[in-house]
Amino acid sequence: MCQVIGYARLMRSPSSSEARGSSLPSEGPPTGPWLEPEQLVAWKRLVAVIELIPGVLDAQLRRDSGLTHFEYFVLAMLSEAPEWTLRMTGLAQQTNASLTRLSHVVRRLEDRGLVTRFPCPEDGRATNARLTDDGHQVLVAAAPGHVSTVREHVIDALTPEQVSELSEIAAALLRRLDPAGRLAVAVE
Amino acid sequence: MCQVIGYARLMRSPSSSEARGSSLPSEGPPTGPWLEPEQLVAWKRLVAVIELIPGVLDAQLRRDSGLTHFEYFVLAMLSEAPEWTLRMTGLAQQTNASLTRLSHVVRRLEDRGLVTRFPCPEDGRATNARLTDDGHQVLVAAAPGHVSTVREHVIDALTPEQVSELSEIAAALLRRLDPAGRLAVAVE
DNA sequence: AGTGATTACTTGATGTGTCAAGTAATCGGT
DNA sequence: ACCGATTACTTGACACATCAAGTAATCACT
Repeated sequence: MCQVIGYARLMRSPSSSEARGSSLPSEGPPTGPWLEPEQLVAWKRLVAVIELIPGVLDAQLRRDSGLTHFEYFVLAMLSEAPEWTLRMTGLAQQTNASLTRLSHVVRRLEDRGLVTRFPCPEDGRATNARLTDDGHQVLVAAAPGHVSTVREHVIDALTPEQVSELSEIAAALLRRLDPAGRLAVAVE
Repeated sequence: MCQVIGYARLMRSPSSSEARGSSLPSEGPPTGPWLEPEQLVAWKRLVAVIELIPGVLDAQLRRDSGLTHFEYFVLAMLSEAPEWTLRMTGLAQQTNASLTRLSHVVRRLEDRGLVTRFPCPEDGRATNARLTDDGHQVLVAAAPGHVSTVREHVIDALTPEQVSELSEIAAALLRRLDPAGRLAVAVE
């Protein structure tokens, strides 16, 4: 009933009664089933950041513009495309979303008149999504507040060196998380 | 109808027709309503990472252990506490969650027999959550696979230097995102 | 001891994401 | 020209998160 196993211990317990992974001992960083204390701290902090950032972004955008961050991002990607138009599949890739999720979101945006959908002339299977003028206005109105939030909560919290370190770190993570490299944010 | 304004342009447009924020020109990093190109790339990559990591974690844990990452984290925090017991409020702080969210999750975990709830003896308003033996077994069984996922998708994608840079960056972000410093991950 | 404010939590309604399944058009052979 | 496989997307059911509101105990005063 007393304190036996904790998260930290689970993550770096030396009692590897289960030697899984049969890890090659030759890789660059130390590889094994458990995490080093420093790795564990980094991971826990990253988890906390990942848990908190969406809430901050969504709260501000919802309050000031009635948009989720994902909706904002969808509108923004469309506004960048020629003719304000993209195929659903392309839009899904640029927003790191499943086609299912995008389909639901675009339908809701269409209901609100911010986007229109129409069949793609070149491929009968495909659907195009286009930003409407209303959608563009909403986006332009939302942008300054959103950018301020990003600056205040993220960019301005870091030194310029940290910003470029973060950029490289995120690029490295994306290469693992999305091996197909289908992402909008080219990891050049 | 042609390409007028895009996400990148929205985020760093030089036409600051709206000079908001009346930014002090003296702060360390350049401060203004728009983002520099390098900042923009870093931000977009971070957004992609934040969008993708939860899916990776949830998919593996769900598949192998029938748990969400958040549920795993809740069980892990309890397993670290004395008597495997924490007040709901304390548990919410350690998991960066709202009390509402935690209440729903703990109820579901209780329905599955992984956690029990009982009134706190010292404070009639408070509720204690305690890990059950079943919950502990589920947690211990889930841990190795989860840690492997974290290693493979995150830690091993980075050099040791990047891991420590990430740790510092996340700490800096948490100081902004959680000024009250209520988090489990002490940003010492 | 009584009253208002605060704390700690729960509950129900609503919205969004995910999964599984379905539809429809196109491609790749033969 | 046909037919199976793939691609592109939609839909409906379900799970989870959030918000607003409610309950109940405790605290701070007077």
